[in-house]
Amino acid sequence: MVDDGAATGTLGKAIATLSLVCEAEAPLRFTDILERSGQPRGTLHRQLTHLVAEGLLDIGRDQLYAPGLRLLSLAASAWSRNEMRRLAEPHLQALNALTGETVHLGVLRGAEIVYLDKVEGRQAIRMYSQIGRASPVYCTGIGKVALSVLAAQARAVLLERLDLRRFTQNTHTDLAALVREIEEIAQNGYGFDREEHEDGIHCVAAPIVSPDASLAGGVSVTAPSFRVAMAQMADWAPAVRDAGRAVSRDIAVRMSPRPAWG
Amino acid sequence: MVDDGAATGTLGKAIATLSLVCEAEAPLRFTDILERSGQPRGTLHRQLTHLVAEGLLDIGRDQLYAPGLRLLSLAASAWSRNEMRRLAEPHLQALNALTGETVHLGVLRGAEIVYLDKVEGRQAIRMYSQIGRASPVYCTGIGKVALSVLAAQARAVLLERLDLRRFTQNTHTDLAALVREIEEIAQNGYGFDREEHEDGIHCVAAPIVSPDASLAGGVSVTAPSFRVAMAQMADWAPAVRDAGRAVSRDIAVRMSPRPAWG
DNA sequence: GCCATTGTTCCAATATTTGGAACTTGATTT
DNA sequence: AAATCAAGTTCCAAATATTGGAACAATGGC
Repeated sequence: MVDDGAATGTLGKAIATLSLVCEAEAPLRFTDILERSGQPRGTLHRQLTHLVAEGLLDIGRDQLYAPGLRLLSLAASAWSRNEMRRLAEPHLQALNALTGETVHLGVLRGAEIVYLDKVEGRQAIRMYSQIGRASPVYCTGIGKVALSVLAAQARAVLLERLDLRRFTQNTHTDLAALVREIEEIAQNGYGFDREEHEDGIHCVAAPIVSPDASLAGGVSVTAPSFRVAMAQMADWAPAVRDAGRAVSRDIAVRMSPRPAWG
Repeated sequence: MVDDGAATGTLGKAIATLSLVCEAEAPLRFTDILERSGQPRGTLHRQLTHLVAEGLLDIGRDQLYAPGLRLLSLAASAWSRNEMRRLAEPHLQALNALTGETVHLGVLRGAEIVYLDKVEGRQAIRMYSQIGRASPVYCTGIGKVALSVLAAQARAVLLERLDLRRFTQNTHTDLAALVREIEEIAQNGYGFDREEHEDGIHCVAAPIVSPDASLAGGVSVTAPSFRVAMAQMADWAPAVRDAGRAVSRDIAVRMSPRPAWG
């Protein structure tokens, strides 16, 4: 989410600008973008023109820049063809059928978990809301289980750089305690988020991992704590763990026999 | 969907490459991309490196290029903040509650309709599937109603360039007939897709339009024809039309008072 | 071990981007 | 109606990135 200082190259700067517009609260005027991006006027103007020409940005009659529809189209292709998502889908459905609660699929990217898919509980109040969103690793169920399957060294590197910001009363802010919990998760094959990211929301999660650990992520069952007790969550844990293992196995099968994923 | 011949500038070429990877059936090897893009080896290699550095593409241990998660994140931001979608959402929910069938929101981009939102019917078999997808204007319900609210000249220009490819028995392949239907839609304020895009699927749609017609789109209620009769569709038409008008009104209100959308 | 295929690096010629300043445009005030 | 101000657009020599061909690894069949 945070753009690491220097955007490299022409493309990098263009994407930084695109990102800026996408993450803005509302459509931005030229001057707004000018201030926030810190680029020279002429440069920025040409850049925006190019982004609009490519359909990545839209500009209205009122000269406000907003994200373009092309972005949605590209993401839709990417999403629908994503191999991990496709393999996981039936398992997510099964978990939803078993629990009646919301099921998530997420993957590790840097120090964040990006949600790749979601199957809603009963009433489809809002579908899609979460897909594509990124959350911190250290205070989400999927985040912690993903950490538990990383190679020791990769995990250590990642953990060291974490900024353990507090979200709720239960957020881990002590690295040692977090490490201890991750080790416990590695033992059990599943883990919990005890209202660590959002008050009133808890979940049970299990890891998904490719044979070489180049892909790490997880599945989770999420519910409001007033409706589903922790004991109930614990009961579901084995099923969640098995789902994660099943997806991991499918990935292994898909990757091993031939060089191609398709 | 079709990349119009020459991609302009550096950014254009990079996006063309990105697009190519996103729309591929499966992750591509360097050589596959080389062939399909027609760019020189060195150039392409650097370009891919940049795209990977930006997170728009991922490359696995096996040297296969796949769409990156950054794309999903960007699209998710864009989607969740989209003003038209937010304004339309309650009306989509209402239509879904009334009909129990799937409701779509779509906007016109060039000669295509891009689906912006979707509320599923009963069983949430697959959420999100359609969002971001693009379909031809001339054989979808939303496409035809969107055409019906364009200024005469803009419509004419668009219609002239259409390639009326046949999808089903009922697809309009005669421009004159299509024009006649669009005029009829303009009169009624709603229109139908009578299995013109996909066999066994029909819908009733109504236009959404901004005051200056810079934004055109529509809402629709879609159902399999074996389950919902055309007569039923016709009964729903007024409700759909009213939903479209309500959204159009909200957009007008949002755009008029102040220069900013936010 | 050799050949074929695929992926990576290098570098001078070329095209693009850069960034400051000058120039429109359009709304608001005097 | 003229003056003022802010926002957006255009211009161009200097700096920078891209280009594209060819040489160089790495991989893996035979």
